[in-house]
Amino acid sequence: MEDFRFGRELRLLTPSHYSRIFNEPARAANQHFTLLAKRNDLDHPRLGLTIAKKRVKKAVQRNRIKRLARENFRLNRHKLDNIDIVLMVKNGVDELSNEELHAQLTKLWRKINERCQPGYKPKPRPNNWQKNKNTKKASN
RNA sequence: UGAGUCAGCCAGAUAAUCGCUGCUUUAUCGUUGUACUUUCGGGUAUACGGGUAAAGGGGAGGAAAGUCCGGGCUCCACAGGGCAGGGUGCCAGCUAACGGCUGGGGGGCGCAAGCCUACGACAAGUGCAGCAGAGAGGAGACCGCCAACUUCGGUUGGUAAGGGUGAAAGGGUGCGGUAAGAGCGCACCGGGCCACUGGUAACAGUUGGUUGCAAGGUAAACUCCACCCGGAGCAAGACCAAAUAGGGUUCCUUAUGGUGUGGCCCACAUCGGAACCGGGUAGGUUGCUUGAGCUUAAGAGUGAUUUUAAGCCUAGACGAAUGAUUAUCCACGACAGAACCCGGCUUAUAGGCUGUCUCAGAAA
RNA sequence: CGGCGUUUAGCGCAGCUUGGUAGCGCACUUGGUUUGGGUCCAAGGGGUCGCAGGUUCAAAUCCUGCAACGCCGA
Repeated sequence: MEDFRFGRELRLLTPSHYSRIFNEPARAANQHFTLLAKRNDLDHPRLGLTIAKKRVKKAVQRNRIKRLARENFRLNRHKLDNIDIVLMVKNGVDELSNEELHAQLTKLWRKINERCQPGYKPKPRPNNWQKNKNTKKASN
């Protein structure tokens, strides 16, 4: 039987924990989330949440996202190595259903874990990336 | 039955699995204090705090929201009084207090039940009223009406009934009266003042007397009057307390020393250890939930509220718990998440339920 | 969580104290100057005064409620 508990040792507790990760982290992102991560010296992963009031206006929605993120992390943490993760959100997250949030987060855990492997090198950007950005700006 | 009105209640339910949090009980681990014992290694007992595990029971709201008022609590300031500044504003009461609530009065809306109402004073003083209009406040003659004069164009005087302007034009209707008019006179209506009566009062009156009616609006304009208000806020405040941060005192040691400034001497600055002492950053603990508390019954009061008795303990987190998934059911689930605590107000809200009263219709 | 401020034309700001006409600069349009452009000169257009109520004859301005944006306090 796997251990699915989620005690305080699995969380980032103080501002100094967070500031360590903000300094040159590995990244993984999609339309609604940004994950930052770094390896730690412990034998388990840890999770920290930053749900900005600017991004999600209502307290009920902020609580919902935090609970779902913790729940999903709890169920998937045995698949992760010893890394510290900070989850940040972007605009529009509060419009997603619980089901969509679970699906997106499960993908992102795997992605960020991969990128924290010691030998990992980021893929080169596709050539048309710069182009797309320019056309987007021009259309605005 | 329909339409409305007021008051109150509920805020998906059940089950399974996996979690979070603090409480109680039990077990266990190591540590600290105390006592006993000792072969000085330790051992035993007990207490409180701590870690781990198991079991049990608890775990967001009617608005937890906005932060618009009021109070508790904490720190700071403070002899007393006044000014300034801010707030409130019909009367009486309730309350810890209030800008809240209850009851009553005046005014407005509604057929009604009922709802709304910053509602003191402009006769203490000052100010404001653009444009229009003759005139905007103890007024006024533009047109009109009347009289006199007239060169027949008008001029002078009287006049507030009519027209016109404006948001607002100095009681209303009728009769008398007059050159034409006018509270000029009279009747009725309305208003002012003084009594009387009722009411604690605001205020009211088929009451009596008196007054031709006189200086109208605006105080969410300055102001006056009455009453109230010290400032900050739990990120308040209190306690413990790392650093290889740093301050003071004493003692020891060094020193004819090292380093820096300088060409050099001189000179100046700085450099060690121990003990004690406060101040205090990171961090931790506390404040932190038993309270103007809730429920029931009886009593007082029209009511807000209050008295007495009995019973109950009902979130207390701190990167911040109160959840996720699945299944079944139905009315298919709105607004929305405690952060020191209470009393209000305001704003958001799917629907559902209960009762009061009113109006309309039908039947008896 | 607590404390405080701002909202007026496309942009940046006056006007609010003491209520009646919303103004300034840049930008925009048109014309002139120039061979042409810029500069310069002249004229012009453009504003639900954040939203909703109230007071008033009349509200950007006074009062009340709401919203958005921003600042401060570990």
